[in-house]
Amino acid sequence: MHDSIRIFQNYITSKGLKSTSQRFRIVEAFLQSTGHPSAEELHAKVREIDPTVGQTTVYRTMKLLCDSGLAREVQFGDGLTRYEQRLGVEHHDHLICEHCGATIEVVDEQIEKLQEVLALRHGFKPTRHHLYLYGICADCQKKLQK
Amino acid sequence: MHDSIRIFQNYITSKGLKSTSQRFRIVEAFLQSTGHPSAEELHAKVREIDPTVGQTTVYRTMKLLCDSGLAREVQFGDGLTRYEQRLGVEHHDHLICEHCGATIEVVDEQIEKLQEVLALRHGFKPTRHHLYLYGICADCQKKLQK
DNA sequence: CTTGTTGCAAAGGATTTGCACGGCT
DNA sequence: AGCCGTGCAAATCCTTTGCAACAAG
Repeated sequence: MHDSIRIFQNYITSKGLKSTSQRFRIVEAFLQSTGHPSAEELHAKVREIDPTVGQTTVYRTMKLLCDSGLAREVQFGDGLTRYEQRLGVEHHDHLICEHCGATIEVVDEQIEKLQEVLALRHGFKPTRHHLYLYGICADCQKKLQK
Repeated sequence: MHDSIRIFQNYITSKGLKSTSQRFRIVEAFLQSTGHPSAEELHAKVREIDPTVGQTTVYRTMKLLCDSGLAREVQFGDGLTRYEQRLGVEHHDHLICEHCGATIEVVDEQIEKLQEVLALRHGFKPTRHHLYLYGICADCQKKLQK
């Protein structure tokens, strides 16, 4: 986590940008988040500490975080852009419960490899991918049986 | 294609809805599309035949088409909701060129199986999934070398 | 001091909704 | 006739942009 802040600091400096309290509050809120916060969720979290921070700044800062390589945008299909940490977090895919919305992060090395092969077979130089697996989670299956 | 129209007709009737020229024009435009048209692209296509059809009706009809099982929403991350045919088209995933935006539809049975196993291993009852593979297509790789 | 940053409000783009009119059944 | 469907405009929702005041280097 300290690493992340240092990287952000470096990024800011190297681009000739400025270190502001807002930026660090937002980055901190993001780093403390576990799941996939939306811009609005981050805004709410930051406002608890500094109620003057505007939504706009959250958007702008998250863009910087993505550029710096610390964050990544993900879309689960609920119409919101969500963010997830990228550093120190191995790549993973998402299992999403269609009933309660819970998401689990998963990886399967074999699938990863096959995806790369598949892209190459079509002449593509693979850069990244998103795999969203939708289903009904164990809990919801039980609830639905009742 | 006739099948599709019949299914749509059945759906409409079974729900006590009405058969209108607009709906059929939109469904036809959608069925004739090859790729992944957005609501706006479909609207433009329909307007060539009947310029009075409104954008709103396109949205509403596409929702019906999704409910009827003939269409499905997909999102490539360009901010637009796109639609693809669901009937008579085996399931497939998407290879998307990050440079020119071209999309190729692909399937790999082995990956499909593994995905199912992965979901089950986490207690999920799998329903569907989306796999988006991003990369640089063969053409763009050549162009970028120059 | 110079330049980047902020919050607000306004603008934007995509999609939805309210409503009176018109068209199926 | 009754009710659904339509187009339009207005309303939403999320995100971006313009701008004047402000703060970091």
